[in-house]
Formats: sequence, structure tokens, C-alpha cells
Amino acid sequence: MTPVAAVLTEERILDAAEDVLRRFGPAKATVVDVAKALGVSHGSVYRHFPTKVALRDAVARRWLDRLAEPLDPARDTEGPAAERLLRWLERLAAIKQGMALNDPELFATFGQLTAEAREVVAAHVDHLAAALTEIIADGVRSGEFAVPDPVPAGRAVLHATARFHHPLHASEWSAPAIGAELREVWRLLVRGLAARP
Amino acid sequence: MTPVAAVLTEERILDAAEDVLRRFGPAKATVVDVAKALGVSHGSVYRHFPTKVALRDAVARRWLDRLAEPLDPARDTEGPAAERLLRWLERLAAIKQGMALNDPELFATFGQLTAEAREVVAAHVDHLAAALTEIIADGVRSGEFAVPDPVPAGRAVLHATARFHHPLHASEWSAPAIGAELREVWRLLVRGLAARP
DNA sequence: CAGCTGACAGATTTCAAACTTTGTCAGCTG
DNA sequence: CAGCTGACAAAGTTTGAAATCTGTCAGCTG
Repeated sequence: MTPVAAVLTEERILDAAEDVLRRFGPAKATVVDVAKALGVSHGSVYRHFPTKVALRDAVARRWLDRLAEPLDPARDTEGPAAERLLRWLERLAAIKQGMALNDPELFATFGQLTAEAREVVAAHVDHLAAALTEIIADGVRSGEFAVPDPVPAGRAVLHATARFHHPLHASEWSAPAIGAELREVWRLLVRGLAARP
Repeated sequence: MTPVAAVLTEERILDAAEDVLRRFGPAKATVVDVAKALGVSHGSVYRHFPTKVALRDAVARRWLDRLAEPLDPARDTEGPAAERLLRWLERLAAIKQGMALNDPELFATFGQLTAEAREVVAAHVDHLAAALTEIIADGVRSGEFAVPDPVPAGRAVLHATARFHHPLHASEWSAPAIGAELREVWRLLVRGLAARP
């Protein structure tokens, strides 16, 4: 919708594609729409991205990276690891649930990529599991937690809380008790991670 | 396919409807198909079930009950509660995963009912949570577990293992590591349930 | 007269033809 | 001559008319 005559960079294409996805959703967005928004022919878009799928993946990658930024464990180092873990899980849930509310079409795109088991989503999941592993390893270092290996523990915590952040469960997030349910699972998990006295 | 002239009971209609659902799936099965299989007009089916949805729910109810039978905690009382819990979770996962493989159309019906949040599925989930609560309460009685209230704990364990039995996650069940992942989550959960020395 | 039938209205689904989109590439253009 | 265009084939989607399905009910039948 802004056919400005400027160099056609990957950056500009991604911006336009994200906008088109946000407005039309994954089902209706087309490469022609993206080209139209840039004021070029759709053939030009194919000079920068080999397929529509590659373009969509690139949009998702950028956008999942942006989204995961506030989940860097280095950003919250106050208090016991158990509490940092709860805050992290609640932040993740809030991010996903907020996206589902405020950006339903981009969220639907994310859901589709997850259903298709795209590599970009696997990378995002690995990133989240690594953040959990970091918090758990930190708890082990301080003597608060005692697990043989923080890596599978991190993955297990992510799996055990799938209901609260996995896009497949989005329809369950409107239940009023969902926050209490997350805390109940967290309670069990931190007792499981905790060192014996 | 067996137009035997006999009394038209709810039982016989449910049998026929289950068969039709199994063969055609939730998307293509019609009330006319069910009537045809019974050798009656579709109007007759409506004398016994008010709507197609009610008929489908009744088939699902009967079939979920049958399916949950081997999950009665009274059927496995050997050994520590922690191990009974693992066996129960593995049995649940095996039942769901086996159904997805052997009866894909009925499983798809179940998935649809879950997505639509039908009451019949809520009852099934309550039943499963109650079974978990029973195993946990048993562990508390024997001093093996120490939780303030086994009821929310049972629900939390069911939620934390959603990835391994919830129909939304069916596509993830073909991963070879899925069994190990379940045991990893279980390990964390039983440590969380366990009494302090 | 209890239980089934079959005709019916309105809603939903199917199907095939028309149209749109994807991905390629020969050639134009600044 | 790097980068873009626009015409094209194959694949996929939309559309609307025809067919089917759902749910009702007056009347038939054993």
C-alpha cells in the first residue's frame, strides 16, 4: 500500500510480508499481495526468497526472535530460582496469550508453522528449553535445586507446561482458572527440582 | 449393511452409528448412513436421538467409558504409588496412541469433540483426573507422598502430561523419544509429590 | 396406537468450471 | 548488465448451481 520507489531489500520484503500476514492471515495472504504492497511485480519477490514458504519462515523467524527477547534469563536474576522459574513461565504464557489476543492472524500463522513442524519453530522451542535449562542450572549452582542434568529437566518443564503456552491449547486460555492451574503445575515441578534438605 | 428386521433399540443404533463413524469418519458420516445400515428410514433414528450431535455424543460416551475401563486404579494396586502412577500414565498414553493408530476415524471424532469442548469429553477428563487423585491419595495415605490436597494435584499431573495423551498432540506421538520424555516429566512430578524425609 | 415412513423446508455439502496463485524465465530497461 | 517485468504452465482456490443432509411431522400400518 506504499509503492515507494526504493531498493528492494530482504528487510523491506519481510516488513511488507509481516504486514500482509497480519492483515490477511496465513490462509489468504499471497505473494502477489506482498509485491503489491511494495509496488513491484511478484517475480521480484522471488529474486530474494526462493518460495512462499521460505518467505513465511523468514517472517516467523524474525518475529519469534523479537518475541523471545524478554525471556532471556539474564534479564531477571533477582530472588530464588524457583521464583524466577515461575515468573519466566508466567511471562511466556502472557506473551503467547497476548499475541493470540492482539495479533490473531500472526498467531494463526505461528500455529500453522507449529502444526507443520517447521524447522523455525523447532529452533524457537530449543531456545525456550535452553532458557529453562539456564534457570535450573543456576538453581543447582546455588544449591536450591538438585537434578542430575539440567538439560532434560529444562525440556521436561517446557513439556509439562505445554498447556499454558503451546498454540494448540490456545482455546483453553480463556478459562479463568488457567493462571491458578499454571501455578499448581509449577508448585509440583519446583518441589521435584528441589534439593533434599 | 445388516438390514435385519428387529426392534430398533438405542443400543443397536449406537452400534450402527459407531460403525459408520469408524468407517466414514466424523466429517462424512451422516444420519442417513446410520439409518441405511439399520435398514430403516432416517426419521426413525430421530425418534431415539433428538439430534445428530446427541447421537455422536452418545457414541463417544459409551466408547470413552469402555476405553477408560483399564485405567481404574483398583486394577493395579501392586508396588509403590510412584510406580503405579508411571504405569497409569504409560497405559493412558498407550491407549490414546493405539487408538490414533488403529481407529483413526474414531480418534478424529474424539479430537473434534475435544475441540468443540463437548460435555462428554469434560466428563472423561474429570474421570481421568479422579483416577490420578485416587493414586495420589493412596500415596499420601502410605506416607509416600505429601501434598496438601490430592484433588488439584491430580489435575496438575493430568495437565502436566497433556503432551502425551491429549489428542491435540497426536502428531507428536510418532517421535521415538516420546516414551523417554514422559518418564522425564514423571520423574519430576513424583519427586514433587514425594514426602520430605 | 406405538412405532415407522416418506415428503418437505431450510441448511449444508459437493462438483465442475472460472479464476487466482505459484514459481519460472526470456527479454526489457535504467 | 543487475535487477525488474510480465507472460506463462501447473497447481490450487473460489463460486454458484445441483445434490444431499438435517430435523419435523402428518399419516400409514401391523
